[in-house]
Amino acid sequence: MRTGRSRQANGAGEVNGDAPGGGRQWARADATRRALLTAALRVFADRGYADAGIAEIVERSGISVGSLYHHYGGKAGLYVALWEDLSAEQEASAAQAVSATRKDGESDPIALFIAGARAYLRVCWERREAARLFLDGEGPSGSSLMRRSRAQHWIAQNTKLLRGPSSGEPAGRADQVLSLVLTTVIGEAGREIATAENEAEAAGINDEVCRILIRLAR
Amino acid sequence: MRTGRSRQANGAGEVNGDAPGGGRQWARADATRRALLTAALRVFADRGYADAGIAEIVERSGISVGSLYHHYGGKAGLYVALWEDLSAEQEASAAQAVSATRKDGESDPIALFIAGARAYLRVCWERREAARLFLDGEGPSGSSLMRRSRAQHWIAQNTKLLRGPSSGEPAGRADQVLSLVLTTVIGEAGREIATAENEAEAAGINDEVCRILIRLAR
DNA sequence: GTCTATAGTAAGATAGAC
DNA sequence: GTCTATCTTACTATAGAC
Repeated sequence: MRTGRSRQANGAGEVNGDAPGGGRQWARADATRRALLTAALRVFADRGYADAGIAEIVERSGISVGSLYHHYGGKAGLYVALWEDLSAEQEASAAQAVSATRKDGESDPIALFIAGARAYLRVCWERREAARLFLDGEGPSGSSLMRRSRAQHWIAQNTKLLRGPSSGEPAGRADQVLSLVLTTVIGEAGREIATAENEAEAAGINDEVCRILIRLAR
Repeated sequence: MRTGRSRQANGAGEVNGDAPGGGRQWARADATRRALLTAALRVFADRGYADAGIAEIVERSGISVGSLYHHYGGKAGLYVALWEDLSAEQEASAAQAVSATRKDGESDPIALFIAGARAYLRVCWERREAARLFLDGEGPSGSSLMRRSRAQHWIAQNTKLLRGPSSGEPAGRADQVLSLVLTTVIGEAGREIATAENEAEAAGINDEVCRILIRLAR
């Protein structure tokens, strides 16, 4: 199964591309991609990945099968693209929160970690339709490895963050397991928040989880 | 897709079945089922559920497609049967550990909880091939709901266990979130243990996780 | 209960014009 | 880049003899 898409992004890659029409020449292609992603998200959410059909995505998006394959290489490619969208937003949001908190003068690793966690969880609520799709865990063959390896990345980052700028020595098993647990808890909290009934409940879970994280991390 | 199997178990259900041949009349059918389950486990483990084909299960088991459908109703039924096997063993093992610990005079809810957790994790190691299959999370459509609802069951049980025999009042959100977190952590630990390199590493993770659970629970 | 042989179906994927 | 029309493949599931 071909999973890659033919173009990941089409930013101003053409060095000599300031030809007549400017950057606008990509506008239609972008609209096509957006329509496909939007439709795919809804269909995946409604039916689950396995039971979703290309046909319905085509129907709801108003885009043709050919275009779909051209841009995303198939059903799996759409799923992966949606996942990367959300992931990127979560990662950016968390990173930004951490650095903003740091700029505010905070230097306690745990406080920085919590700031990142809060930001991540906020995105889980804001983009809950997408979040649910991935947290509920049914996707194309191999997608759980994809999620798992992203999780590993997060765990490694969090391990570094929590140990602070000091001690460049390798982390022991206790550190690693702790970091694994923290990251897992955040993930599970994300699931709960994404399926919460309303914003108040989501915020409540967010608070409670952060309390637990603090208790764990210190 | 038919998911159920035609018979779940075929114990001595025939009240007047002491006919010539005794209980032995089921022996061949049992052997068939075992062969199918064994082969299915290996194929699912090797290829992943989605990429596994009925054909290979038939080939490796030496049992025919017809029999497979007769007993398990198809690929999904095999997966579910394997899952229920493992689940039952885990639950039985945990329950037995808790009650044995209780008989030893222990009454601290946290200690009882930890005893159950240890037993669960031990099964994850002993039956790691099967455990990996389910913890890695790719199965038939709907299987994640199945896993999730079993998890809910565990969470509820653990919530009760942790609150002790006293206080029959409903649990608050803090209790529920705590229980959710504990159960999630155990699940994640199970995954790590099932993929551990050797028994010593598995035991080490088990110990470290139990330490964290104690820290969390009290 | 077990087997062989076959049917049905549906979905993903491609070719090639515009 | 986009579209329509078509294909083909592979897999589940059943029918019916033993």
